Amino acid sequence: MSNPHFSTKERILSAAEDLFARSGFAGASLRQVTASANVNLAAVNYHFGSKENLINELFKRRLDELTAERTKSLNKALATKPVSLESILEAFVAPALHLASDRGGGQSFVRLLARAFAEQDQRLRRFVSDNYGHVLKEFAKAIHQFVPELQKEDLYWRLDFVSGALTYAMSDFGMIKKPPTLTEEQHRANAAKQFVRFAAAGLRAP
Amino acid sequence: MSNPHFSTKERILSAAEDLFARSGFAGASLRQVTASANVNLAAVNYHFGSKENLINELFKRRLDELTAERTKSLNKALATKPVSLESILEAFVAPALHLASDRGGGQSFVRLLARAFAEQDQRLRRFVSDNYGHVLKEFAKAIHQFVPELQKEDLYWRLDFVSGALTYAMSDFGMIKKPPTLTEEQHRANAAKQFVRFAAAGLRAP
DNA sequence: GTCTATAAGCCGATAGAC
DNA sequence: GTCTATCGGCTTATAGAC
Repeated sequence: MSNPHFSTKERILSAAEDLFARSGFAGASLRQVTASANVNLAAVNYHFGSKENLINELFKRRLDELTAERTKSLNKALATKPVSLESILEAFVAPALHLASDRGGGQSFVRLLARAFAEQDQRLRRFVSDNYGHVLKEFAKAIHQFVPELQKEDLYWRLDFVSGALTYAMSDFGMIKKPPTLTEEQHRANAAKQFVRFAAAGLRAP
Repeated sequence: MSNPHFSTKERILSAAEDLFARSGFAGASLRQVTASANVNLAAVNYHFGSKENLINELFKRRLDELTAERTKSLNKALATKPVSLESILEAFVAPALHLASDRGGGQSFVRLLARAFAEQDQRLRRFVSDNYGHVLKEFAKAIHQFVPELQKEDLYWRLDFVSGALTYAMSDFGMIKKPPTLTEEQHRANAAKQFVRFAAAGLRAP
């Protein structure tokens, strides 16, 4: 959390990610954040202006990367024949799981994301919808092509269930214990496989 | 929130449920709670001892009822032939949806529950597991009988996804807009139908 | 049981020296 | 860019009158 090889700004971001994931935005104070980052209290306001803006930059940093990875991943899946419902779901979940198993803060971020969604934070929803909504729509469109018999309304219900299953499972990632015989990489691949199977079957429900 | 027909204690519980659901445990202060409940600030400590204990009693009140309803509901489903995977899932979700559509605070509580799980609150998880775990295990057992080919590990993954889909969808309940042509009751029945279909198909995935 | 008043402490934010 | 010191405001919790 206080690795001196990183800049003050980066140390603050990492410490904040970890503490906010653990205690929530209201629950973790800037004093705790700066102490954990081995940085002066005033540095937050100098580098970020306010607590609120620190939170925004924190989300931006990760979501920009996650969305870019998902776009790349979707295009690759659509270009690799045969395309299937499973390959699209895989393209959606793989970058998220990769982030979730990154010990360099990504793990905290995934929990933070689940938390922020549960908090129904309207500003964050707006932010996500404005900045990353188009990618989510591309996935929805691609998925719909493989369950064309679904009415729009049914599709939305099911996509909602799929998001919920993923968000929840990822924030819990690690609770379903990794057997010591599996590497981190294998465990992640297994999680993806389990999710894709479940979600594909749920989407295809009669 | 300040209905004078209810006791001070009940008014505090209702106001707290609503405010904690909206702003989180750390985000909502006892001052806001007591103001919303039209009650003196000191009343919280008089009736509950501390903020922490207020939160505990709040969960206990709802979860006792929800768990009792689920037990009743499961026994009824198991006694009504033919028993199916769908009827068991229905028995699990119906009491939760009933709570979620109760404007007398249940709606707030459901969102609070989603939030608390996302918060990974260890005390709460322990509390749930200690006090209501046996009912959840009964459901898991009943479900397993209808997908006997699943390995324990696969079953656990899928139950996790099912919980996630439900928790998340319920906290969002109302986001998938109720068409004005449907009554509250019809919308709830529709949500249950959508969920049961999705979850059953997901659990039966090859 | 309900009230006022207050204790004791943490909060975010900033002014200003270096 | 980093530091100390501090402001004004909010927090939970409690003591004690009614």
